[in-house]
Amino acid sequence: MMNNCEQCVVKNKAICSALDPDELIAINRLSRKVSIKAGQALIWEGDDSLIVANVVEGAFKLTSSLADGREQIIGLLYPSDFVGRPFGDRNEYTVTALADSKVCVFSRSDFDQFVREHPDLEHKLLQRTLVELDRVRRSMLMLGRKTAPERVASFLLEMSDRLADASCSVVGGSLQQFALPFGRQQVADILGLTIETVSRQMTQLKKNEVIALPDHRNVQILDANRLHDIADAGSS
Amino acid sequence: MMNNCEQCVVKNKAICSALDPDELIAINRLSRKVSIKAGQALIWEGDDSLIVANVVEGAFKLTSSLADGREQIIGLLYPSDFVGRPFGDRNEYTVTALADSKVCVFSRSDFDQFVREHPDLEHKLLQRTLVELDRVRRSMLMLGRKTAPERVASFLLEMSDRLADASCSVVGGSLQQFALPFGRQQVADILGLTIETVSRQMTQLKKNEVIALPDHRNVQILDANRLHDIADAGSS
DNA sequence: TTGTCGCGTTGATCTAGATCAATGTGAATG
DNA sequence: CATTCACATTGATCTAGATCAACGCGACAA
Repeated sequence: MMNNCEQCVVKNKAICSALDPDELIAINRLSRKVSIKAGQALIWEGDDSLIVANVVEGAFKLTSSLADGREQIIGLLYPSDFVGRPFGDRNEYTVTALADSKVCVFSRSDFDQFVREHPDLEHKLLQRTLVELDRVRRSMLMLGRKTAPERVASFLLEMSDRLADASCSVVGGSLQQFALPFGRQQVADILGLTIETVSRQMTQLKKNEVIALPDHRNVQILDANRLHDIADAGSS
Repeated sequence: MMNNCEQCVVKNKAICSALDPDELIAINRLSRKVSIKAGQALIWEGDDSLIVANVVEGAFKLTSSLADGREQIIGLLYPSDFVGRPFGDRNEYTVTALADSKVCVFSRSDFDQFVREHPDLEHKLLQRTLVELDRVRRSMLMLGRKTAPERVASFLLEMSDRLADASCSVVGGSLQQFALPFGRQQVADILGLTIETVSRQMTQLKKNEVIALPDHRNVQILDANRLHDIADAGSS
């Protein structure tokens, strides 16, 4: 199962971009490309940390659950994102594909060693981890202190930042359209709400003409300023 | 203002432990020891990231706030912990001393450069950041999905892990005592609850003889198993 | 065309936790 | 030892969001 970093679609965005051609060949030998079907798990909460990976294609959710099934999504991963827990022996959360996906997998021990031998790669990894930490801390403010309307508005804005479809957005205007890569239950699990509350908030925003919903997966932001106001103070 | 890493009380626990004597002398030149009074801020949310530091003594809270004053504590820092945002130009949160404290401060640009030249140091920093990320993600599950009794129980257990006073804990038994480094409002800001709810949950636990409260700051865990049960399922 | 299956929405009610309002309590001060 | 001030507790309500329960609706199969 030979794959080729040279041709990798994420080679310029993933942490591998820290490597020169020789090093790419070396890391190439440690990796294998794996396809994962939507709904399939790549890593399970509580398992030993045996693999790490780069997301090449698709999308993943990172979740943690309580004994009775309550679930919280604690992260989302897109192409070029890094998955797994290097330099640690336990995975503290489950990683599941949201769509049919491809990842570039390494054994954790191989990867750890390779990283220690390549400081530039380790630096990239550190930078990513720091960015992720900032993002996660922002979610803590949301989960701990924001109201339902504030949560939904913040969520839509963050999604539009990450997913804004260039072909549909009007440059200089506030019109933006994007497709959520998941259904209402997952949105609820990201926001720490129930599916019903998410649904009600969405229809409320639609009624107020802040957003339009061509269908359940697609969102069009009609009034980004308003959405920002709601996200930061809930002044509906 | 000469300080001396050789004599530093946290030199074996802080990231500096990655350095050999020569390197310690070098980093010594970049640092200065600063005292901070309880309640004083070291870093402000939104400010440019100009400094980073190691906590030498005391305790800090890391907070993020909404326009109307709602506040969420998104981290706690103790001696040997690292503070600030290296390799980034903006602080996303405020760092405030909870008690009179001492930190070992570096200019961020000096620190960034020094780290890049010392991969072992960068590795230590990465490890700390990964551990912190795991911890923060655990809080997300708590903030998004746990009930008030579950939150308070988890909090007390986490605190006993971090602060258990060896001189008061009975080896092999479940009796543990520790002093919270902050008041009820701060506990509420950690748990995403109100001060009243925290208070009610604490007295409930006291009534059920799961904990004892010698005074407002001190907690004694009488039945750790029970506390674990409550933390994971709220089966009160 | 008629199920039916998986979602999402909508409505009616319930409740955990917030809010509002006193009432302790203990350490510091004159 | 009274006074005050900053917290913490306790009690009485209120409400945002959960829960319970239909209902809608498009996709897909028979």
